[in-house]
Amino acid sequence: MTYSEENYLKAIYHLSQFQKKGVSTNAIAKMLDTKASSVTDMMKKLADKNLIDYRPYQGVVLSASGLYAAKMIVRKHRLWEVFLVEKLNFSWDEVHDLAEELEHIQSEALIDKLDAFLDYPSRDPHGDPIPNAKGELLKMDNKLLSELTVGQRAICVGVKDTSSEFLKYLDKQKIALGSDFEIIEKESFDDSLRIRSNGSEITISNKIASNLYIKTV
Amino acid sequence: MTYSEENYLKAIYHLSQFQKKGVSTNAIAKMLDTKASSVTDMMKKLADKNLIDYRPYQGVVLSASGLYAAKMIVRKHRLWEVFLVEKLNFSWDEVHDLAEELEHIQSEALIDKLDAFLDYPSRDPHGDPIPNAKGELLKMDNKLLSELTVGQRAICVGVKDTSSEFLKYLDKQKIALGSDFEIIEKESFDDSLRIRSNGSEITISNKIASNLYIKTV
DNA sequence: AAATAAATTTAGACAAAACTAAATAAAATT
DNA sequence: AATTTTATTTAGTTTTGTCTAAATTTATTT
Repeated sequence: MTYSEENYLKAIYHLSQFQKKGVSTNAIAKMLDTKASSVTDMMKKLADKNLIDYRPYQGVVLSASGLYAAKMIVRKHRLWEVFLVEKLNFSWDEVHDLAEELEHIQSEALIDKLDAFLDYPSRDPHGDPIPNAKGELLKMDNKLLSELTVGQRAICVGVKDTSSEFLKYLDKQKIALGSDFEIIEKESFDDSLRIRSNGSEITISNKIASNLYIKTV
Repeated sequence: MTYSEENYLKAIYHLSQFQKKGVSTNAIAKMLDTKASSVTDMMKKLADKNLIDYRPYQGVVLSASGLYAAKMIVRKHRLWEVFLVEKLNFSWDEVHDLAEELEHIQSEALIDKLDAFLDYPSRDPHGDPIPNAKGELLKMDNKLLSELTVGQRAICVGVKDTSSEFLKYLDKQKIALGSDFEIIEKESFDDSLRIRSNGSEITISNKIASNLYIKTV
């Protein structure tokens, strides 16, 4: 499997999470920053390899083998992210592009040994679940901080937006995985929140709160 | 720099060690298992980028920037080998092909952090020197076990042949980096050697002895 | 239901890196 | 020195993944 084929599979996998129907050509093109015609070409190739189920004009769905392959790429990506943060001391906003390269290294033995070296982590540095060698992964509730009401308490378990910009903002606000939140006040005008986070009170916009996954306590 | 360009640079670098003159097209083709015509094409490209000094029919020499680039690839290759052996518990005969892939990951920050994580090793698992971030590396004596005379003692500091076959043979004979040798007897008929290695006496062929780098004690 | 807009596919072209086959240069032999 | 052999380069082709522009299908309006 080529570098490019892997990127397409991964894109289809990620886009599939948000919708039940087939993934559209344009959605894939947008995610991979390429042209729709290039996507069509690749869909034919992936369909020939039975990695996807493709019907012209109707979008695309991963086959069983395509889904497994996609999960293995995600597994590699997230394990490398853990390695970069835990062992090499990169910060969580620096690892995405590097993992994007490392995920294409072809070796099951390597990734399984890396998994063991990292002590079989179940989540990456952004809280996303890491598929195991069989392709199984924790199902996330995906409950957002913005969905809570005044008085509720929760713990931060993940971030939806993993852009460097957002992650650096969180660092500045001392928000990290494991931080505990309590909703003090909700401003109905703009849905901004007054929260207690790790003991101190701060105000965050709805956009911020809509990108923080939490588990209620 | 592409994956392919890096492989050509590395091949030229390694072939340059054995000869003073320019490296021949055929030698590169043989090392990379490709055709001479493909090599010629790539030589033009590398020359355009000022990575090599190329004159048709006269062979090729690395430029200053080409030499540095080649050393950085070798640095990456050898640091990854150390990581695979020391941290992930691969054996020394399994790491070459994997490092061959990992060496192409593009990030100075990554390799410098990996270097620190490994505590700045000066040699890889086969005893080859690892260039530092500036491109400096230990110069090897390259003295072979086969060059010693009866009675001399030495320590194994490296292997010339790094094939899985040879390394597994050494494992079987309990020979590793750091093993101490003493020449007991030399058979003039076939130049085979009777040696004491780590306390026990064994017989090795000249071919074996010609692939073991040593430091006399 | 027809017309328009949007999404998608097809057709044809290009760059990178490889190849084969033919041409040319350098080296080795006679 | 002429001839043969070997090494190298050139010319033209292929594959992969991309592109643009045109054609076609599906969705949306009127």
